[in-house]
Amino acid sequence: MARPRTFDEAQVLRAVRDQFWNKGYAATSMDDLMQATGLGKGSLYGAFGDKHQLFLKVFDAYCVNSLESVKKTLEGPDAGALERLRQYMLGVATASAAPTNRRGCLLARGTSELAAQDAHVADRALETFRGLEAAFVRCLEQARAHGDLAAHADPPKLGAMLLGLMRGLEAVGKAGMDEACLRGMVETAFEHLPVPAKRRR
Amino acid sequence: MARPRTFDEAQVLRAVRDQFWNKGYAATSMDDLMQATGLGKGSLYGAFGDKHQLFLKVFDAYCVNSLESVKKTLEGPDAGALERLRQYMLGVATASAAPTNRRGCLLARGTSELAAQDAHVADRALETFRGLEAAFVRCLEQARAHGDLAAHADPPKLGAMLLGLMRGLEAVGKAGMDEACLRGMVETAFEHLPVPAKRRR
DNA sequence: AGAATGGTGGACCGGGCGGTCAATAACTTT
DNA sequence: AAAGTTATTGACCGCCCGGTCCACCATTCT
Repeated sequence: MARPRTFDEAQVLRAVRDQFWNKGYAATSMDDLMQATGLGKGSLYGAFGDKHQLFLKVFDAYCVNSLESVKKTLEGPDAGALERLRQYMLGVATASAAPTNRRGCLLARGTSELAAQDAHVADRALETFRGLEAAFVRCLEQARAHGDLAAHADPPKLGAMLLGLMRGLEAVGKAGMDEACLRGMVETAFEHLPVPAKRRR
Repeated sequence: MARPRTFDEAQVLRAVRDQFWNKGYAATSMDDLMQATGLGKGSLYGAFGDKHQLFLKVFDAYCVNSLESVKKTLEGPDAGALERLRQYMLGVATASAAPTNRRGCLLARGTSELAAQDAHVADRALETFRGLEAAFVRCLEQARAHGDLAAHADPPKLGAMLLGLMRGLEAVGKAGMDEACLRGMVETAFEHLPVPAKRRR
């Protein structure tokens, strides 16, 4: 009954996301977005609304995808739970330090730039952090059940602490701190987790 | 031999800093800075150069002041070193969560927004992080010497880890996470520091 | 007093900003 | 094939951006 769209919405949103990711919100112009997507201004406005709505859309999607991906990564049997979590965080350390990945994390960048002024961004970010925390806690509970963590360990507290550390990796990584340091932080944190009494060295 | 300046340079730089601090670099216009400082454009350009130089100036000053202030806070006898560090980090947690302090930390904001494109910002940020880390390590060494930390504890590693956590506090605080959570992260980290054998419970 | 020096304020500039709109194209329905 | 509907394009809008420039002013030196 009408002319169909000639672009792939998901693909366009990916291009928009990358643009915001690379340059930040305020520093990205609509012309940048036009060039990145190959679409005219009218199409962008018609399909997604203004710049701010466009940002919210890709920001939300980024948060949902990140969280889902982490959940999937950490999913698995009790046996390897602690090691999965450790490997995941080491991966974050490496990614945060990689000079190729200098853009950092869109969640961090968007929160830093907009959360103070935009409640939607703050809410979504907090929700995502809570989700990550919950995934960490689940992993730690599995680890405790399997005996990789002391019975007296407190997964909720440890999970929150590891979440804090993880966001810190991202922050110091953006300043250019080297990979060895970032991975060292993770390893130090894990070395100090409470070990079951039987295995205490 | 010429007309003297009618403004206090330090005061002007403070106003400029607050503006960048509140709105971010890209979102702050020269008009904002004129209004914040009360100076005309000519004076600003004549005294400090363009917007970017102005930012670098206040960013550098912020880094130097922050670092110095932390060093002074953590300074003291071996006896209370660990507690001083703990209290300092709890203070960061509280400050990061305070809704009044929604602007966060200029070092974090500036790094997040500009470090990827501006080597000067990245360098200065990294230098500051290293300085903070060193101050933490010094505190931990004092604590170990005094017997508040196990002899086998590794201050450099622990200091790096605590730095990571501290930057994470700032990051999750900006999303609006509550004070109790942030303080809990710090307390959890400190509860898991290696305690001297004599005092192990 | 007058010249020299440098600070001050604001008019001014070209360009890029976010956003609108009307003409046109591509499709479905009747 | 005609009518109806929506996507697309890019010209266009007013505004504000960062930055320049210059007329004017306050001070000091001679």
